Amino acid sequence: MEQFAEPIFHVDMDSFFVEVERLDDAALIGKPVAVGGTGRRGVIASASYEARAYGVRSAMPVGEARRRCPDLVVVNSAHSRYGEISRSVFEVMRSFTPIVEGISIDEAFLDVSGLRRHYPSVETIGAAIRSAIRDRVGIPASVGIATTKFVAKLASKHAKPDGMLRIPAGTELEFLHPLEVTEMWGVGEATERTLRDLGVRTIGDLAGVPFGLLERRVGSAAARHLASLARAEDPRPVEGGSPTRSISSEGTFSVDIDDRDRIEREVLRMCDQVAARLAKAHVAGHVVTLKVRFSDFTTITRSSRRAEAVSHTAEIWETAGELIGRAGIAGRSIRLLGISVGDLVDAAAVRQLSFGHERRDAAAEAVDEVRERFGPGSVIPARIAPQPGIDRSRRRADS
DNA sequence: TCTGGGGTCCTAGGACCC
DNA sequence: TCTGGGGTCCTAGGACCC
Repeated sequence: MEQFAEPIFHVDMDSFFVEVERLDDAALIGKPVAVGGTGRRGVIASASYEARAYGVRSAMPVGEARRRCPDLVVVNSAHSRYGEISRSVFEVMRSFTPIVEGISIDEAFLDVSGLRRHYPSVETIGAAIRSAIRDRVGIPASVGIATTKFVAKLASKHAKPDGMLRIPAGTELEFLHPLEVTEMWGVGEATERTLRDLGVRTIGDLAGVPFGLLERRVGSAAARHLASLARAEDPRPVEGGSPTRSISSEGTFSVDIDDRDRIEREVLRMCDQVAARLAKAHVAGHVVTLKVRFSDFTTITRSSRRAEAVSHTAEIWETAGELIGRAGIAGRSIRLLGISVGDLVDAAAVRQLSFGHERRDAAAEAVDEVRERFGPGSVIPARIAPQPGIDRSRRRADS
């Protein structure tokens, strides 16, 4: 049977967090709105198109955003709600095709080859997906349609907001080559600088750079990636999402901290949060990493591989404590701390392999169970729990 | 303006082994 | 005796994405 020439879709929600907030508060519609951190050190996570008109961008400090757009409404981000709406959007997409590859909370690749018999063209499928998301979830989505993932993703970007763009098979280079190289996946600030030194501004320029030269400047993997994409060569199929590789928790303090006890309590709290999420995902991990950002923004990591995978608060904390000792933090002001557990493996497999940990596991499993029923905050380590009668005011100021 | 939080992947150097 | 070559694992840092 004849196939679609452009079976790959990239579906991307338009300013997703803002649109979710507008679902819950219609007063935000039509206004310049941004979702982000509302604390002293907050940055913008998502900006409405009205706000973008003033130059407000994601990752921009909130102070700068307000300076550019004095009427900006900044809404504190509410992550559980975004996850909920995201799941609804993915359900809608899966009602069209089982081949859905989520690449973040608000975008996915779809392979619609199987819909050939049900729709006369890819455009009719794209229109149907867009209106289904609009009707059933209530938010706008843009769709890019192409022969490859890379071109489909760029097409959806150019379709925004609330649009659709198909790049017909055979016209990929016409579409790609005039575009700025910064639009490419994998070209950030550093690579842009390197490429500019080579006289490369557009994707077309990039396609003309000798491979050896490119490889010397950006490294072997990046060079292969860039060279193929600039020629619209991208054989990657749409497939099920890959398993999670790490789970982390980090936080920036509104005021830098340097007190050792406070530092340890914050890290313990993060170990506990990571443990709760590992349990929920039924995984454990071999590598524990501590991340420290000092007041001058220099950032270090210290990590340690454990022969046995860890998953419970006490196990993670045991390693994290050692890492704090190795991080050289004495006397330095810290703005951010983070804990991550990586090299994840299935938790059930770990339990079968490990003997002698039954008692600790039993206690930890009881904790997981209570958390499952009463919420993540229902059980917390004594050291980070509020202590009645002690120093309440300071603790409140800390949080 | 003063820089979030969740991730993924790559590179490079040193340890260690044969 | 004064120096090999390849492979793998671990760690740290950094670029990048949304």
